[in-house]
Amino acid sequence: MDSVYSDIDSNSCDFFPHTDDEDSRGSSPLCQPPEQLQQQKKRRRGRARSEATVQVVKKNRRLKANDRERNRMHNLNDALDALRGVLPAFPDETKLTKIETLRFAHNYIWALSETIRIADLQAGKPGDTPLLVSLAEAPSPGSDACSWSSSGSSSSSSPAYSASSPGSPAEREDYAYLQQDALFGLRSFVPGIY
DNA sequence: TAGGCCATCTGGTCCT
DNA sequence: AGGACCAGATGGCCTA
Repeated sequence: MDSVYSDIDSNSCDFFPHTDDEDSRGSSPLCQPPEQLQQQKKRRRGRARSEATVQVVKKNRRLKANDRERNRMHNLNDALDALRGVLPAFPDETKLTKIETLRFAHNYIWALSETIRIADLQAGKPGDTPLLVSLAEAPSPGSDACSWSSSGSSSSSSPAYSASSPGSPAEREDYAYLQQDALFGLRSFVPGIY
């Protein structure tokens, strides 16, 4: 707001570089021919209008930007809702917050990968199950360039957020629950694996 | 009532 | 130039 007005103020200096005093000082109206005076008045009116126009244009631009930003955030929230939709629901059915959704999704993916890896080891024939192998060898959440803290690139490294989010989110991210649900999810989406 | 979460506004920066 | 993205500020709502 302030800057907008300050912009306008600074612009207005360009629009009105001279005060009436300056006008009368530099070249007295009495010394100017009437046509020149009228032209000057026209010019001044034109400038005044353009200042108002600039304000309106800036305001409209701001409103449009606000609208775009609102839509952008709505899209982001829609994506988060979609993510909540594919995550296992909790018995209490309390809606996950944004940060909880992201952390839970991170841990859930890790648990799924871990489950696949373990199942693959138990199967003992990695060559026969390229899907499982490729999934199991996928980098763990902590091994990429993201901020997840992890000691190594092994897919068995536990997600850092399990320990770093105290309170109810931690309970929600209980590893056993995730493992159990990961198994359920695998059975649902990859039938015939078990 | 304090604290957490959220939506919105806003200005700055980068990209096309 | 205009749009996308981002982060800070602000105010409202809800809960312990």
